[in-house]
Amino acid sequence: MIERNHLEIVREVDRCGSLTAAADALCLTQSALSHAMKKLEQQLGTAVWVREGRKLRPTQSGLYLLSLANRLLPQFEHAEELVGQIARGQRGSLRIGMECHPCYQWLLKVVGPYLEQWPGVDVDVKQRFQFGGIGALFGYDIDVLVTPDPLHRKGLIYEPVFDYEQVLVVPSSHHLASKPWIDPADLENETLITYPVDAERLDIYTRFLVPAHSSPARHKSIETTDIMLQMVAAGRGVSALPRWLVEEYAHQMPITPVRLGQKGINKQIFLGLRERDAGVEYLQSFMAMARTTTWGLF
Amino acid sequence: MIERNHLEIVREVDRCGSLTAAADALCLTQSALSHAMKKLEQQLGTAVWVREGRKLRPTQSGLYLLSLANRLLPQFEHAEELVGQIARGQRGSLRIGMECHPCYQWLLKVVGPYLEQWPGVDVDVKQRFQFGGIGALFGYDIDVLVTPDPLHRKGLIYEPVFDYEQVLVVPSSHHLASKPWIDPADLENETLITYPVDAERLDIYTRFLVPAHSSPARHKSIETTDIMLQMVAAGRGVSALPRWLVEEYAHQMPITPVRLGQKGINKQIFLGLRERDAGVEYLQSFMAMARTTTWGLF
DNA sequence: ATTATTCCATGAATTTAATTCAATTAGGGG
DNA sequence: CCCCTAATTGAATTAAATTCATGGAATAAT
Repeated sequence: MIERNHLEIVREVDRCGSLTAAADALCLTQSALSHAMKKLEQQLGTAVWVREGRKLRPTQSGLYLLSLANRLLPQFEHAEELVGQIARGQRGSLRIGMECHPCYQWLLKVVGPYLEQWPGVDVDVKQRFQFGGIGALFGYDIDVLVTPDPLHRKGLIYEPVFDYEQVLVVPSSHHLASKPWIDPADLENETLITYPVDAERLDIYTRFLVPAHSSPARHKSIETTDIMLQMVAAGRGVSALPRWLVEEYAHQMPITPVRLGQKGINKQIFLGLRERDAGVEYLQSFMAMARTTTWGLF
Repeated sequence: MIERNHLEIVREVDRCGSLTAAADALCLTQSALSHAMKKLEQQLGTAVWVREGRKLRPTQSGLYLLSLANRLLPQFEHAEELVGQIARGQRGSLRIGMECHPCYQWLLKVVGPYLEQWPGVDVDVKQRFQFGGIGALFGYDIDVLVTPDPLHRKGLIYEPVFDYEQVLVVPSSHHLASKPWIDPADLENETLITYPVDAERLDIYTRFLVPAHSSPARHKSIETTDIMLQMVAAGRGVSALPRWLVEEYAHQMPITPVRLGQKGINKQIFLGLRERDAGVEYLQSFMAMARTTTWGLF
């Protein structure tokens, strides 16, 4: 009943002082405004202006509509501006899903500069998914998935962002620390510390222990990387983590990375996203920054 | 560009879960909504929903529009409700102009019950006018004028609300206090205290002293009634006020009313308003309450 | 599998609304 | 008193919204 254009008219008449001037400002004829407001007045059952000579004096209703216009119209205009930014990919929310625990450390390095470059984008990180990372992607719980396993599905796109070597972390004083590489059998007397996920998602099992039909003496799971490494440094176990991550911490604590097997476990991290979102600018930018930030890292 | 009906659609689709159901709720066809939103999406340059199977999932733009709708639509609805009340005369602002200083005391008695009966009406009182009370009425600075001088002009209506006698107030111990009435000459040794307005607007001059070519020994002006009466009670002068007002204060302080001249000065107070507003319910009601409140007063 | 069913999109036809045009009234200034 | 400007009004026109009829695609039912 009260439409946006009515508010525009009321505001413009107040600004310009006359219907004619307001009509010019709105690129309409004066007659159009007159008709439009007459109709509104009939619907409301009250005049918006009293005609005094050739001046329009706002009635109480008119004054109220004017205040409404000054309150609501800016919100419409702001909304259009904002939606325009969303449309151009300059604004939005970037929910990042992580299927790779240690990658969190890497992510922190990417997010900082990214937030600076994209002030209109809100970043959030999720690490637990009811139906797996891919389910979260399809379910629009996340927008980007950081994963070592690019399970291809129709409608999804993956892009590799960096390679790294998964190594064993041992205390510097440990007898394995000096070996050029270790065998599966070397772990049979050790305590293995991992993140609390299924063994089939841990490369140390799937690509190292299981093929050799070997297994560690004990197995502990710890949520956070920092504590995990503190435990290793304290000689309470060994763990498998990316080499770059271990090297970063090696400055602060007595830990040493050792190659897993003669050739090492080489891994690749991928970013996955919905095909539909491939054109979104701030997502593309995130992919790009993820790659370039990584260049200098290893 | 973003119109009210777009917001209605977005909100209703969110409520109902589908275009079809929303169309029913809005008494439109599903096709109408589809066309309307398609056009909006083209203008915005972004989808509002992504079509997944036969479900509509709101995009980021869609979610934003939904929040906008939930914010703005209630304001539209509230505005219509409010303007409806204004149209029915149930709401508005009642600005009362006073051209009769002591009437302020009377007005306070009227306003209290009035505010209770008309919770939608805001009352304000103005006592100073650049172009006189009538100018203020014509200039929409006030809506009602309380005045003893009903200057008739085209477009204005006056209605008498009460009669009263203007009397001289003297200290109870004053030698004039015991006279049945006083002559103009009696004031020639007195200090006369009045409100700070032109003498031609003071009845004690125009209807009492001037016709008798008399004048008081001194003249002081004081803004407020209370102080004025305190001064009189303290023997610092005499003043002219409505009898009812004096009688009211006589309980608290040693003052006495005395008739001015043998016949007394009898006055009438009128309420004036614009002819155009004569039909406004809350104004009519104010006139009515002004009369009835007054009945019990004298 | 096959068939209904449901929901949305689309294009053309239609209805409704908005806008303009042209004529009229009326106030304010010279 | 006349002219200029501003608003109203009704009819004509233009534009927009809505419906109708149809088709496609996904889900549910048989």
